[in-house]
Amino acid sequence: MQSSSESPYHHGNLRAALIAAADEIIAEKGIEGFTLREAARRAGVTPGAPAHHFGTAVGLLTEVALLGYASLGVALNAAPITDDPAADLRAQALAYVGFALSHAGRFRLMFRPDLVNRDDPRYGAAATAALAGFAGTIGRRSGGQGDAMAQVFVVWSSIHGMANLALDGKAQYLFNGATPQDFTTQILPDLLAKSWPYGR
Amino acid sequence: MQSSSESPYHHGNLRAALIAAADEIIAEKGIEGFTLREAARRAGVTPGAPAHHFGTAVGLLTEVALLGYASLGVALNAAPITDDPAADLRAQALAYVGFALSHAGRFRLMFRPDLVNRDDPRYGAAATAALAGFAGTIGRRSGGQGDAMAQVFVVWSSIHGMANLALDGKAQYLFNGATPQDFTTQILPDLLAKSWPYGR
DNA sequence: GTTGACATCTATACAGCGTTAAGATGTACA
DNA sequence: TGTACATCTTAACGCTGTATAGATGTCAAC
Repeated sequence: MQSSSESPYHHGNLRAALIAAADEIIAEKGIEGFTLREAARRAGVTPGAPAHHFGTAVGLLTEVALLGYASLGVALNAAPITDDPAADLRAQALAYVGFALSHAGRFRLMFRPDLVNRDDPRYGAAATAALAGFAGTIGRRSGGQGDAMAQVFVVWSSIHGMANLALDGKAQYLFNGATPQDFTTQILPDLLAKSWPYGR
Repeated sequence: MQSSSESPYHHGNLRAALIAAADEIIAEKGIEGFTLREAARRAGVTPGAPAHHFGTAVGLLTEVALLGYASLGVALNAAPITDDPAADLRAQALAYVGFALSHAGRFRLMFRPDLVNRDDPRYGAAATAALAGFAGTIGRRSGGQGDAMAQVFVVWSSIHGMANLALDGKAQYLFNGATPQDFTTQILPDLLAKSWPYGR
């Protein structure tokens, strides 16, 4: 009995509200700060309510992870395609690491097999879709020569590793306490251009 | 009042017993299967006992993570140093990924900032020590030219990324459902030799 | 309209968790 | 022998995810 589009619950969009609440919690406190009860609290319902929509907490978190892959895909495809595949790859690598650092909770969740239902067919599809433009750039760079899957795996590994090490503070550790800010705006771009084999 | 070296507890080596129990649980059920109470149960003590030795669960897990870095260092330095740095690097990359897959729980724990006390000075030291031989190989390969730290970061990222993607099943996904066995014994060695820029 | 089927949410409860505080127990040293 | 001390137990707290039964509102068929 509320005003307009914001009238939720007892018949409303609890499902969407819970997903939004979970994403919010994860953004605020990180993935380890998430609890199902807190999500229910923020959505204004009792702890048992989520069960009907998502089964268990993993069900809800899987939805958040799917959103995460979608937003990663958007971030990766933000940079335009140029006629310099190496430069495109640098831009995408920067976008990937930037996404990991600025959406740490989401990113960590996306790669937490215990918190996400990998049997959900949408999961593999979301990951593939997010990395599609990415794989395209790799293909353009290699000119179709060599094992394509191996190329994708190796380049993705390199970028994924940088993201994880930066996220865990190892990058700051290696580069004498550089701030995350310094790392993404200065150190990493420089490094991608000079010391990264895929950036040339 | 038991027989010999196995007589523990009420005065004994509870500290070591708890670390061993925690490591055991993690090896059996993965890091998400660990509980402090279960570790106490296996050590034959009540749930409150660990607090006196480790403070919180993070204190205990930090010790396990330190052991993990030590064993990773052993695995990385198992391969002898030859006069072919690229081959040495391939061997170390294989050892790193092999360690991650065969000690998945330990490896995941080692990179879980919420479960490990990174302020413990031994933590950074353990990581540095584990990767020392590794950094040496990179230096030998580059012949001292280029930014050393950048080289270490980039190569480590590449290997760390492969380990994580393999651990999360993404490698199997990319290579049409290859078993972990197939991946480590065939696909990865082949890939390191042919598609990995640091293996040449 | 009224009624019945249905999806949705609440109320309540349970076992398990990490952690804490107070007290018991054994050890080691004076 | 007595006392300080480290160590472990007992008991309890608030929190968690999840299951079950029942209340509540909605919607379609009659």
